[in-house]
Amino acid sequence: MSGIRVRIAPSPTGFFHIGNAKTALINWLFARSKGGTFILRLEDTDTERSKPEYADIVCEALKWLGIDWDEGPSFRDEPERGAYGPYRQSERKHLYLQEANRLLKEGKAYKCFCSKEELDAERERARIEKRPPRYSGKCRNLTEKEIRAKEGLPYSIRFKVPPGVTEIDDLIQGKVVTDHTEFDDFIIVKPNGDAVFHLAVVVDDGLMKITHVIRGDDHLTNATRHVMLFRALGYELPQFAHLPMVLDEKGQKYSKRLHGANVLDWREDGFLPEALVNYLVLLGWTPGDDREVFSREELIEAFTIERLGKSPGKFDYKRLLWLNGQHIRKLTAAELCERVLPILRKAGFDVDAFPKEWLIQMTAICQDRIPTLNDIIGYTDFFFVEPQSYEEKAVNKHWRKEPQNAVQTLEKIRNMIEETSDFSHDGLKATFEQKAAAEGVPVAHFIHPTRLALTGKSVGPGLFELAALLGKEKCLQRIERALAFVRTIEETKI
RNA sequence: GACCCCAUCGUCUAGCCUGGCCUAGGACACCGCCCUUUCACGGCGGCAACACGGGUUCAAAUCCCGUUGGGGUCGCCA
Repeated sequence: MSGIRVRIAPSPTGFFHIGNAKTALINWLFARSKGGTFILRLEDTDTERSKPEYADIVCEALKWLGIDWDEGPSFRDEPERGAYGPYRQSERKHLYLQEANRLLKEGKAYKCFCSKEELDAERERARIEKRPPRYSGKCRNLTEKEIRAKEGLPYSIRFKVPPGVTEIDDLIQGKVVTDHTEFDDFIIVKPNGDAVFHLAVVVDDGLMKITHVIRGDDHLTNATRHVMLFRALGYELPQFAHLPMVLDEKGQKYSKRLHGANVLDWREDGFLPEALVNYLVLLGWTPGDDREVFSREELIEAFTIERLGKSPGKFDYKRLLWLNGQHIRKLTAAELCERVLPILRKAGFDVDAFPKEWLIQMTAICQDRIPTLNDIIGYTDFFFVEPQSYEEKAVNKHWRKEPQNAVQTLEKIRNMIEETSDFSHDGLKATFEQKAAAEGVPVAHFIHPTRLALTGKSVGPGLFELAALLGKEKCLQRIERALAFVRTIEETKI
């Protein structure tokens, strides 16, 4: 362990956003590449929006991505781990209050008795008059007597912003200087006793000895508030690194409503977690050479925080799709098979009726063709169920034009299949090629109708490997079915 | 509105800090060709960018200023 401590602090509000995933990933890579500690902390201070069961989704998404944490809350049957817990903010309320009271006692914060209505009205007035919406500071200098007079009334606690400027040396954004006059005295504890985000993060980061705060640059302005709080609380200041955000394909903030905003959407869609991870890290980071396809291990090896870019990136689905294909091809056929079986089962196919070795071969003949795991269904469904219909366009092309010839061709195909004793890719190929040569026609003349008869489609895996896997008996049955079908065309035509 | 951040092909980016090697490199996408039994995969080639305007300099994508565009923050959300 290097002493480096980083964290990801999502709020459990129902799902895990793609932007959170990128932040988590960068933190994790930084920790793993430096021998540091990666911490998961759940920011569930907003009791109205956070639900305990949502935390599950966050953990689930992280697990799926392969981002494991060294310290963090309990998850299902895993106990909480780490020496700086608890790791749920809802369980740390006493710490926030303790620290807020310390600030109060030290005169670095004060009680504010202004009501929400009062403040809203004030803000509204500022908006109309085009003034910056700032708190007036009404309660900042209340006398002891005035405070005592308000005893019993609900109050919030505000941080007394000190005069001066704050300079942040951001690892990504560079030097950022902000004058404190840009800030009003912000609330750190709500009247109901809940800590506000700013207080909670700083207390947690301080107490958990976080050394590097790596998060989205939507927090860049907040960082100044946090530094002021760090100093007021007397904690050691961490280093900051503000990551550019992930935008949608139109360049807008990635809306939660958009498909794909939820990390788990990608699992549903048949994407490999290692592909998503690879894609996400490339959105703002390059190794400096031309490598683009990375395994998790290779990423840990190559990652450096210095090479992180500072401009935001638009999400590019086609590029992710390409990377997914690259990762699918990198797997062994057996590995790919394991990933694809649940999908086929879910589609209702009785895959377990087939031997493992056979299933692996079936996967292998699709491996170079499928962009996502889900595409396996369209490429292999005919292995499990007989074609329910024949693709209309292909029927027109191969059968309907000259049904009589089509019947003859299918009969020849039936005979070829029947006569093939070596029912393998090579054996079938030899038979087809010999016949085609003898007849003086291209092999395609036989291949296309065969594919249509066996699979019902015009696209799919290579015909000979597919037929070999299907087996002679099923092939013959399906040719017969096709023959019957074409004969009905012939009859209706006459 | 105030403050902050960002700005190279349609997209992700290399190059920028430490000006000349940049007639700006790679990848995705797109287009063409090759391979080929379909669809793919793979191979080869093509299209395509330094946001704009001023400086500084012998020389600027690279440094400085301004403009424009995009994003963020300004909550008793996180």
